[in-house]
Amino acid sequence: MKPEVEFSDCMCLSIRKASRNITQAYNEEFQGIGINITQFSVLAILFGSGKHTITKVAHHLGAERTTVTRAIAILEKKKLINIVLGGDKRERLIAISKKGKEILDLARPRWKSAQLKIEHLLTNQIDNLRSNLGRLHHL
Amino acid sequence: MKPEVEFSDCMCLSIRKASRNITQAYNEEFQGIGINITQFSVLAILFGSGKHTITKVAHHLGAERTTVTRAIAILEKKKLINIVLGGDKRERLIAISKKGKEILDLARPRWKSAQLKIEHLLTNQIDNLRSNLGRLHHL
DNA sequence: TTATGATAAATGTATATACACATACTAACT
DNA sequence: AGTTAGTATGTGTATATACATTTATCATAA
Repeated sequence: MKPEVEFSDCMCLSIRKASRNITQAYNEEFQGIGINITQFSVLAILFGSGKHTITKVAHHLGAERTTVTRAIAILEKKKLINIVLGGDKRERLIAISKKGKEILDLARPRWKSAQLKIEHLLTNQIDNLRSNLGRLHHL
Repeated sequence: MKPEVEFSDCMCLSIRKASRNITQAYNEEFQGIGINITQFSVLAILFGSGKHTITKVAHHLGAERTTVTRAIAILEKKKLINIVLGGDKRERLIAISKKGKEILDLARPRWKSAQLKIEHLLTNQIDNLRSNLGRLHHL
């Protein structure tokens, strides 16, 4: 007898599992580069749009501000960013460093490779949809 | 001028963001219950299929074994599980406790509520697909 | 100018996750 | 029995995440 509620279809479990797997796929591509996908995404934002406060970086990423604070600390330790104080002394303005740009250049093709793999998987999903739709003529 | 590679479509960022948001949605439903969605899923597995080793629980969840080890420690601290040694002295057999079952009973409708909300969102996605397909006759 | 409310950020704490390594035990072979 | 490969688990370390609280600064109204 099964329990009253079926947990095996829990959407939260599904997406968290997928999130872990995809994160690992990207990080495997980054092996030997010296950064992971989290750090890559922060550097990419800083490269693309210049100096940012931590709060703005967090908005760009759709992540918790305090999570980004910890990520920034790691990037600072690795000398991949520069932090300066602006006119508003509450703010810390974050910019990618020269070393950060170098590593970002190394990482870009790795990111693209991982991205293409995932997109390929999604293409297969579209193929699934196509074949499912094709099956409809049996109805 | 934009950078050579476009990161804004990074699948890894997308899914991790979705994972965080969905996890928060479930955990909001669990407020006041005393467990979160992670703990709920472990309890649900134990309830559904009896005693399990940590390794088997990890397989059921599709999670890292060591991650589950830490989750089990939390559940033990909360007295929601019982741990016994089996014939194989390497193994620790985990079972849901009486208190664990009580909390699981409280949590079930909360889980169902969160699940329905997400499924409703997905239904809207299917509506999107339907309208996209419908738009094809303009071609 | 001072009091007050808003904002930017850091920190403390708990949990989630991954990976490397260590430990204990089992099983199977010689 | 003794060696060895495999298995189950724990631990150390680093990072990711969330939330509550604190601190510093700014802006504005009295």
